Formats: sequence, C-alpha cells, structure tokens
Amino acid sequence: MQHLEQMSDKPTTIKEIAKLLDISVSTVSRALNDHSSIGLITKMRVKKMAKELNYEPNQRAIQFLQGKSHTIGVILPELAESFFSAAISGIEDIAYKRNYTVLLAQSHDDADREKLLIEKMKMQRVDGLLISVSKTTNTYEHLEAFKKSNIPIVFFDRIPPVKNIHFVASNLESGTYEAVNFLLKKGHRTIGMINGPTNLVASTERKNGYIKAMTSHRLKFDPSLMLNCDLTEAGTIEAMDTFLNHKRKPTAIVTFNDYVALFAIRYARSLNIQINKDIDFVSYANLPLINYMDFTPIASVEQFPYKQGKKAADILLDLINKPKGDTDSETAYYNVVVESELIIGKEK
Amino acid sequence: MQHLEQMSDKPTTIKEIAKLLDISVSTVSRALNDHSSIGLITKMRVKKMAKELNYEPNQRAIQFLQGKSHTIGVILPELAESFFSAAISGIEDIAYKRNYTVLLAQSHDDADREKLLIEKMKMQRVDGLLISVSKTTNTYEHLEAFKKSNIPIVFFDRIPPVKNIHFVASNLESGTYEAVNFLLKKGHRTIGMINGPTNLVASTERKNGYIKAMTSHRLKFDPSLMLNCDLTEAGTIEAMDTFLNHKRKPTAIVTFNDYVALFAIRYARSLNIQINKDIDFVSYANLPLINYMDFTPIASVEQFPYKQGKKAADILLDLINKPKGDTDSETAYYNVVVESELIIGKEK
DNA sequence: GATTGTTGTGCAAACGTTTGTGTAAATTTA
DNA sequence: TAAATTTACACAAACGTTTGCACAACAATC
Repeated sequence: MQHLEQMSDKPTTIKEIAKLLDISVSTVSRALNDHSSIGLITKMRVKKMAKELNYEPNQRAIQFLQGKSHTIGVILPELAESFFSAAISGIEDIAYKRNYTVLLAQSHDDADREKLLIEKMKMQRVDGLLISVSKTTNTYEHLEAFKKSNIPIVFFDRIPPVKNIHFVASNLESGTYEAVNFLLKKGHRTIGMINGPTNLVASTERKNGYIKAMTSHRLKFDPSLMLNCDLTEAGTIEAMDTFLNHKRKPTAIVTFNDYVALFAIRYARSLNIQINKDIDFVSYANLPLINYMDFTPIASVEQFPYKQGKKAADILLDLINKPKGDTDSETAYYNVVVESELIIGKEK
Repeated sequence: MQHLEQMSDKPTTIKEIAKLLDISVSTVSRALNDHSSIGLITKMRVKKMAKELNYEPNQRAIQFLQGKSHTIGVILPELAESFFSAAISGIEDIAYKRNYTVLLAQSHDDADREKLLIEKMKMQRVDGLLISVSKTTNTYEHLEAFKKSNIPIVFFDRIPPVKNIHFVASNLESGTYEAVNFLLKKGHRTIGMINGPTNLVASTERKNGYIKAMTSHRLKFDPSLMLNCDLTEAGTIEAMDTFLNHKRKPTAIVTFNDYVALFAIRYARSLNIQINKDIDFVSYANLPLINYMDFTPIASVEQFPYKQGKKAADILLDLINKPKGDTDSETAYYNVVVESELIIGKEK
C-alpha cells in the first residue's frame, strides 16, 4: 500500500490504476466513463482508486488521440484597445462555456507578425481561428492559404476584403446613418467626417452611412467634407486644419473612433474652439473612460464588442462541430451583422 | 503520382511520406531533423517530398510524446484594465520568443471562477502558470494544491499572502515613498491616502512607503489620514467625504490607482474643489488616457506592467526548463521586484 | 441439456512522433 | 582478403487514452 505517497511525482495514469487493481486499462477507462458494460462493483473500485491517486485524465493524450485540440486560436491587433479587450471577454466566455480553451496572440497591427502567428496557430493544430486583421495587412494570400488547411476561420470587426469568408461585424453603415441623421435633425447642414484609411471596409461603410443620411435629407454629398485619415494624432490634426480652413467650415464633425475624437477635440480646444458649441462632435464608442472627460462627443455609436466576440466565437464553434456533410458549409458563409446603436450623451 | 491532390484532406503525416518513398518512418523523422546517421540523398528526397505534401509536424503529437505542452497558462483579473493588457503583451512577447504559446483566461475578479480556471489549466497540462489573483480571492488552498502538481507557478502584481512562492511585483513601497516625498517637498504636511483593501499586499506596501516618507521628514504618521477603500466609486466618495470633513483636511491626496483618482477628482470637482490647487492629487499609473483629461493627478507612480509581464514570463520559463536537480528549486524562490518610478506630469 | 442471449472483462490497435537498438552493406584497416 | 569499422537504414517501443472485437461466465430460453 505504498501507492499513496507518490503525490508529488508524475501525474497518475490509467495504467497505474489498472495495475494496482489488477484489471486492464480498457476496463479502467470504461469504468471512469461510466460505460454500460462495466459492472457496478468494478466501477466503484476504479473510481475510488482514481480519487485516491488524484487521477486526472491527460487531456493532451485525449486531444491527440481524437485529433482535436479543443482549443481555438484568437489573433487580434491590440488588447490595449478596449474594443478588443471587451471582445476577448465575449470570446472567452463562450469558449469556456463550450469547453474550449483560448490560445491568444496579438498582432500589434503588424502584418508580418500576424502572418507568423497564423502559421503558428496552424502548427499548433487549433480547432478554429478567430481573427481581427491588423491595420497594415494588405496582402491576403496567407489567409487564403489558411483556409485550405480545413481549419475553420471566422473574422470579426476588421474584415479583410476577401470573398467567401465567415465574419461578424457591426453595422457601421446604419450606425453612421443614425449618427449623421441625429446631427441633421439638430439642424446641422455642414457635417465633416474624419474617416479611416480607404483600405478598411469600415471606412467604406461609414462613408455609405454618411451619404445615405445626407441624401435622405435631400442634401448633396460633398466629398471634400469626408477626409481619410491614418488615425494618428498628426493625421487628425491635419484633417482638422483642412476642415477649419474649408470654405464650408463644418459645424459638426463625425470621427472614426474615440482616439481620433480625442485628438480632434484637444486640438480644437487649443485653438479656443468651443467644443459642442462651435462644433458638435460625434464618434464611435471605444473608450469607457471617455465618459470621465470634460469635453466628449455629444453622441457616439456603440458597437457592442462583447456581444460581437460572443457571436463570433459561437459561430466558430458551430463550424468546428458541424457534422461531416460539408455540402452547405462550402457554399454558405456566416455574414453576421451586429447592429450598432447611437448613444446620446447626457448633456453637461 | 496522385499524391499531389490530397491538399484539402487531413494534414500529411510522416507515415505517408515514408510510404510514398518506401522507407521507414524513423528514417523520415531523422531526415527531417537532420540527424547525422541519414544519408544526404535520402535527406534530400524526404525534404523534397515533405515540402511537396505541405508536411507540418503535428505539434500535439510531439507535445504528447514529450509530456510537454509548450504552453503556459495565464490567469489575470481583467484585460480591460490597461495594467493587465500591457502585462499580457510582455508575457506574450517572451512566450513567443521562447517558443511557447499562451493559454489565456480572465477571472474577472471572481474567486470562484479563478479556482475553476486554475483547475482547468492543470487539466490542460500547461507547462507553467502565470497568475495575478483576483481581488476577491481570500482562500488559498487551491493555490497550495496546485503547487503540489509540480507545475511551476509564478505570481505577478497581485500576490497572495502565501509562503514559498515565486513572484514578480513592483516596488510599491519605494514608489509610494517617492510620491509622498514629492508632496512633502512641495510643502504639503497633511497628506491623505486612499488605500486599497487590507487583504492586498499592495495596500500594505503603499502604507509602508507612506510611513517611511513621513518619518524621514520627522513627521508623525496619522492613521486617520490613511483610509482603506474597496476601490469602487461609492467607496471612493465615502473616503473623500471622510477627508473633507476631517479636522485635518488633507491638502494632498494619494490614491490607490487611477480609477480611484478619477472618482475622487470627479467628486471633488462636483463640490467645486479646485483640483491640484485646493488639493493636489497623486496616483499610480494605470490608464494611458488619463493624459488626455483636463484634471489629472500632478504625478503618478509608473509600475511598468509590460516589463513586469516580461520578467514574470521569463522566470516561469526558466523554472520550466530548469534541469532536474531540484535541490535548490525547492528552497530558493524568485522574489523579483520591479522598481517603480514617479512620473511628474507636465504642468498645464 | 444444447442453444441463444446477456453481462463483464481483456486484448490489441490506433493516433503521430521520437529514439534506442539491431543489422545489413559499404568502406577502411591490417 | 579477412577483420574491423563506419555508414545508412529498419524495427519496435513508448507516450495515455479510447474503442472495436473477442471471449469467458453465467442466466434464460426452447
């Protein structure tokens, strides 16, 4: 009975239990899994011994045997952005609920690193991949290549311009429509927009929403009021300068995200412009802390990142656990749109 | 030559290569690993075929065979807190550099969830665990139990009061000392401190730093000027009320972190108190965005979370790859202190 | 009392890879 | 030219678990 002191040794295996009880490993395995063909007495004996030895099944062995890792890879640009830290929480919650683990990696908005990470995820044999592509990603062969590996992949938020993919994104067009509409109803007629880089789908959607709102009010779209910006502080300031020297100086500005809004507002204040008086600002919600600031956009488009993460993870796990009949998984793609919502800030 | 079209099938194995070349699997394995006992011609043939079939070694199989997962588990309270999102970047960078992957999970400051996650990490057979315990964790048996599993564990930032553990933390005592010293030099004599819950080591360290600074200026420590707070907004307001009605009303306040500082400053402003005029604020750096605010602490203690994450991961990987001779690993524990630094904000 | 059915268990293969050992053939040495 | 050495490969075991199949023992049926 010296089997009790091997605690701090290697983890107990099914074999040891078998040897100690003088039965076969298959019996032990079946007993632990409550297989119907094992006698009650044997089951009890096995379970008691398993508990005594602190037996825990070696998941790595099981994963290997079954050819499933029960792990999903998640690649996202930057956890420091609260959109993504909220999204990862949604992903994680779904993953753990459905008994999957999460292998995390950040691209830090570096396309090369992203490529490496994707390769690594494939080598790690993740069961599926969730990815929000980096800002700098502009070639897509590696994504196409990954698709060939038969590992399901779901894109979220930052969707690359590639055909036949599954993705989850927020409806930026309708969100922007609402935002611009809100400004129009407030009486604004000259509305500027600091948009993102043209290679992002998100920029196009915002643009479309903007145009739609304008035309629905029978206003003509003035392209000079929509500026593309690299989302840096310098780029934002440049855009602001353009607007402030514009022959049609905007009375309201919609910014691509809260960071841009912050830069723009800070710069405007330095020029003694009265925020939300001389110029109204509307943005897209990214930063929870913006609520604590003294001068914040009067409204913002909430994109529900947590919900988006949940949804994306759910879809991925559905794809992973889809029965073999691939007939429709080859033709049907999840294109899920999470509605965004215009949140109007409390007046100060 | 019909082996070229099995691309979208199951991943290629070493066996298939062996069969196609009519050699043994061991030869293929050794050829791919450039083993000395394999002829040059064979190596070339194998490598060529491997490339042709897009062979990638099955890491899961290797991990299983070697009994190593090459994965570290990371459990932290909340990625939305920028301290942790910075820390995870450091962890990730080291892990990937040293060829490990990161299994991530958030406790969301829930002790029960944390317990479950630890259990799960053990079942997943991670090679090591990195953890920053949740605020609500107040029993430590599960941590002690985990140590018995022989999986190295390194704590960082939020260290539980448990003996004989490896940890990385910032030197809050010296940071606080510097902060209080800075205020004393500015002429303040009545300095309040909104500290954290007493069960956190971090609170004790701040307290010690505070006391040290005071005594070094030959000032007596007034315990009524150090309040313990649950770090919520309500708790902060309560603490502020206590201070404002104190017979020795502080002319400067040190807060546990930026969130508390925000709550305190907002509340003070609502009472028409002039920030950094009537009362000077000093805090600990958590939020990058605090720089964008109009009223921010005049100084803050930077804790270098990225560096801390890197250091913690490095230590963990060293422990994992430590040679078998356990003689000193049983007696010696890494207690690494990352120096913090007082950052004095630009005057506005 | 032979046949079928049920219950409980063991054997062995399989997953993909690495690695220790065995062994031909080719080369060098005496 | 036989013996010793080297070279180049194959065989098989191992990692921990699941699972199809075989098979014994026993009970129930005709």
